[in-house]
Amino acid sequence: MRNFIAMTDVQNRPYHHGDLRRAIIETALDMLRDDKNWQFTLREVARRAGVSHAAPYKHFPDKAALLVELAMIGFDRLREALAGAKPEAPQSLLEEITPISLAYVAFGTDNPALYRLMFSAEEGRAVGMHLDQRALAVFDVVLDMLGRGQAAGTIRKRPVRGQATAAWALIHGITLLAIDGLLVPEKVGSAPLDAAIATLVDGLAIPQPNT
Amino acid sequence: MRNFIAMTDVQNRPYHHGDLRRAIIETALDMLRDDKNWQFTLREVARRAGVSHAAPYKHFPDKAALLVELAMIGFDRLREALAGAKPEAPQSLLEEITPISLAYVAFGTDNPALYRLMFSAEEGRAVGMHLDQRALAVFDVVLDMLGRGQAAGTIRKRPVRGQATAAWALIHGITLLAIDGLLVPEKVGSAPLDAAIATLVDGLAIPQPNT
DNA sequence: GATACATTGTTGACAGTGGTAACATTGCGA
DNA sequence: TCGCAATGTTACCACTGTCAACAATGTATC
Repeated sequence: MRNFIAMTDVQNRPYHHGDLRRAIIETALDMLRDDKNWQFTLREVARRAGVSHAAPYKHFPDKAALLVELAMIGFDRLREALAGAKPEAPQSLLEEITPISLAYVAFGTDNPALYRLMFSAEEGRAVGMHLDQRALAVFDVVLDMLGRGQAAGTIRKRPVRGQATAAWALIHGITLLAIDGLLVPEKVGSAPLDAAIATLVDGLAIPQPNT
Repeated sequence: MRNFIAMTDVQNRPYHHGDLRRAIIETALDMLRDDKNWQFTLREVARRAGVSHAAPYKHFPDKAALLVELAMIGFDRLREALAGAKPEAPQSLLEEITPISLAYVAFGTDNPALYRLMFSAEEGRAVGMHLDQRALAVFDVVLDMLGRGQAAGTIRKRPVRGQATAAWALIHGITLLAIDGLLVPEKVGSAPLDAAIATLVDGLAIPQPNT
């Protein structure tokens, strides 16, 4: 790779970029970060990368392929975000659910376009994505947490995949509602996120008689 | 309105359609029903309505305006679907939650493109939509159900809007997951929908000591 | 080192899209 | 009846994704 050469410099630039594939992905991620309002054109990516509009086709068969690539990176980052939110020494296992849930929602609201991308994926391509190991790893975080909770006797004895689905659905749903700006107080009250997580915890935890 | 004239008949057709606005909406709804894979072009609507590609602009300022109109119809239909699913004489109030939840998810999976439309709404336009009376009416169904449950002592005493948000988020989330085909058994188990609703009910209901 | 080939760029085209402007036709009220 | 507002049509614009043809470069082989 030719160091010390700004690839976006239109002047004296080598004919071959050298690392265009990575440059395209990073440029696209930048655009996803900026453009909240979800207009994402391949030509704009090429423009920002300082390259002709057809150049990306040498690295991705079509636009959807690039989007899938970006989405997979999103799953990696989401998994990292959840892992980083897991408390060191959780007092009660249930206390683990709240910070992880908040981290999930925060990831969505911090990266709205990327998060939406991870669940868009036209024509059933989403299925393949979500069965990929990198996406399953996110789900495994939830499965693991609930499984340990069942073993510890704090979480209801139910099929753990069903419980994980409930948690996933609720957090996914409220993340999207938050991204779309739909959690307005006059409709959902003053603390919708906390309330939703509280109800989720109540649905998962074995009720304590004294509380 | 000129009766007995098929407006899609290319031959002897009057210059003026007579009821193009309604025709456009119905054609668009048809397209939403057919096209699962979410390509919805204004020109295709015009084509199917047998009219030039610029004609719709005499009735809608732009494409987004038509989409909003369609989404509002979606909210009406969703409210009707939920109302129709409410049992006549519910034994326990909690038993009301399950059929209504199932009806909600069924509406989404039966009308995937329309349901997605109701939550797409580019650039914050969704907020206005969801604060419209026709959309709030859907939420009111949930609020009313939970409020009665609290009064009857079967549902936890918590801010009802927060509980409704939890229910909305979970059902909305699992509806989208179902629409996207993401509820594959190897990931979420064999009965993800029932499991999710069960966890929701547990989170809303006051736990019974004997169960 | 010269040469052939695969890689990776560029340009230019195509069809299709949302949207606007200019124009044509019609309905309807003064 | 006349004139205007409403509602159609056509022609155009900029833009998109995608492809084919061509140009420049890196690289393996003799």
